[in-house]
Amino acid sequence: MGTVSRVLNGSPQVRDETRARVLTAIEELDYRPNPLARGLSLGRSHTLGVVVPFFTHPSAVARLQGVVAALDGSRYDLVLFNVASPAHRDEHFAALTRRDRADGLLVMSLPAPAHDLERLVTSRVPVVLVDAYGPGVPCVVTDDVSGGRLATEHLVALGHRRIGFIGDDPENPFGFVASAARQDGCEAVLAEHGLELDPELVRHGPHDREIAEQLATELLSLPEPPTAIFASSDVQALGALAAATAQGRSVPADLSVVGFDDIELSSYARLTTVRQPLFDSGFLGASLLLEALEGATPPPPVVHELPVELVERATTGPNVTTEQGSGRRG
Amino acid sequence: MGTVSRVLNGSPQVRDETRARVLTAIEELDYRPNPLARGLSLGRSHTLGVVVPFFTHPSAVARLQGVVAALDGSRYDLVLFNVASPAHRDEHFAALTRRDRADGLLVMSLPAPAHDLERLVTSRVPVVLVDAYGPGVPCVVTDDVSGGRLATEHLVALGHRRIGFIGDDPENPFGFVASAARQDGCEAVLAEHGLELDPELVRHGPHDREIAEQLATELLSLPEPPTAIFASSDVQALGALAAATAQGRSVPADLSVVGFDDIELSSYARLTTVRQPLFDSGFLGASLLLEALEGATPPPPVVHELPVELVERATTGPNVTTEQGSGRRG
DNA sequence: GCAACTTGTGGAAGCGCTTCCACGCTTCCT
DNA sequence: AGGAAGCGTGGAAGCGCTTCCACAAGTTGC
Repeated sequence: MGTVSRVLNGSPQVRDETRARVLTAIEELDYRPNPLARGLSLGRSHTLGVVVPFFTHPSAVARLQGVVAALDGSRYDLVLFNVASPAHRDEHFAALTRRDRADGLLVMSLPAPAHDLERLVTSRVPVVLVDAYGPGVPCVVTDDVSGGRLATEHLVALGHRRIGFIGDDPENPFGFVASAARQDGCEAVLAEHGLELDPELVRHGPHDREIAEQLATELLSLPEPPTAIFASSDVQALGALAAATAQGRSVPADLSVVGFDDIELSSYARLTTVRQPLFDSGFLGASLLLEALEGATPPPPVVHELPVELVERATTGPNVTTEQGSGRRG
Repeated sequence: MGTVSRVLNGSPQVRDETRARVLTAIEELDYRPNPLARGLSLGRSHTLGVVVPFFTHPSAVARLQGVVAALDGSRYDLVLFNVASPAHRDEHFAALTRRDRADGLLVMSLPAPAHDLERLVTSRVPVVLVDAYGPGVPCVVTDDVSGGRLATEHLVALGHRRIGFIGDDPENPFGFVASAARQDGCEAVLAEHGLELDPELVRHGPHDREIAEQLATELLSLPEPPTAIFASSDVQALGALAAATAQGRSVPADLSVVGFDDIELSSYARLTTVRQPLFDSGFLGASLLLEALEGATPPPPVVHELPVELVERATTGPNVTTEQGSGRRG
């Protein structure tokens, strides 16, 4: 058994003839090592855990595809942990914050509680965050503030002054902050143009298309409706688009809409949006994790920022309304 | 250790007081059993393998979400095996056709080689096929022939006589047969109306949007182009739609398009399509597998057929062209 | 009040690997 | 030719669980 193991693991301490004998025996018996036994003995499971809100965020799917691609040639299996609620999340973290469950952990689109992060670091479980920040661990993120700026600058350049914002609830149960950052970027640009985000034009709600549609309907029903809406995600932008259609407004003539993410749907909807490299974020995150696992050294807690880019499609256009808005011309 | 194990596994052979003592000790030490050791001892890994062409088919993502949902409350982890090529597939099967790698296997949207299926059955690894047929194993499928009929009947009822078909290559490397079955349904309905599928109007190619767009362009460039196109998947239908747009044809006035699947994209594209319950198929497949695992009896090789349904949206309309086509009026 | 049970507990074996250790064989130096 | 050194191999321990077995204690029946 010892020799067989040496052959399988490519130890040089084996005579060529013996190696050949073992290999033919393996072939004949169609022998395959039991990965569980191997893992138990080695103290590692050759498994990578991915914690991801697989349902709630369509962008998570695109990131996950990047992860899968990165893991492809590696000898690690991907174990998928879906998170549908914070309780769910905590359950998974409780199970995963030990080295014996997964060799490494990738947390996607989900702010991990600091407490769990600490446990992971002390348990020496390498962890990488994708689309989330966490102290002491490497993160792959996009600059949401810049993205918010990009979208807003585009709208302002088109002459829009009265801009609405639809985003996630700042008090959302998972503690997502991307939406708030995008709003910050939006407000910063407006301020630079001597404008401000009218609080009445800001609506928050759970990350959901129908809810966004409802929020957009509210905005459009205002006495002084916005001429443009910046939604903090494509999902929400699509909801806004649906609201406009339902109200008989044509886009972009009556209303401009910008989203964020550039999910696959968006190119069909011809949605102008801020693209973030979703696939690449998953790919990079998984690669960092693999690197840390190979090197047996904890991954350096670097924040990798991926570029954002405005993708101009058909849902934004010049402001042709005659309103003077609430702000002065920049 | 023996007693601790009994407590953890809920054996009744433990005095209440002892149980309490063990439980407080567990709490104090923050003890968690090592799943690898447990698996090795028990001979099972508490893991479900899902083999799926995660990239190539967007419908696979929807099915996968059903699987994840079904597994949610269970004590099984989901290990994702992405398949990008037949070699990939064989590699995974070679590894997975043993009980020690995964307790059960779900194969999605992928005809499994009969040889591998046999090995799985003899290795007593429960396996369920979703969106694929295989001898001797349970399958969750949709009736593709009926679906093809549905789509075609719709077009015929709208007065279309010259109908084009875009589908997968019958010789595709994975051996997908759904597309061919849909084509069969199409041809059957046409025959019933005294029509036939003009071989010139049938185009096959790899399952890809760009390629479908090109095939559709070919069809539309014909001297006698079709007035309607039935694409064997939404992905391909969307390609056809793009081709029509590129050629300046308006849909459905100049061309009707029907797809198949009803992926999320399709509602945005306002695509008329044949809906198959993607999420449900994954859910059912995973449920069957779990049942078989609990019962420790191999899953009965039943074919579960899920219903298809025509979803009429905005890409199909009455045939208003004046052509007399190649067939007679039904 | 002692045999024959029942109930609960600790200890040991075993799951299938890896790895360390010890031993036998070869080789080379003296 | 005899001993030191080195290479290759088989055997055993150990990874952390489960489960079987044996045994101590508590319970019933005569």
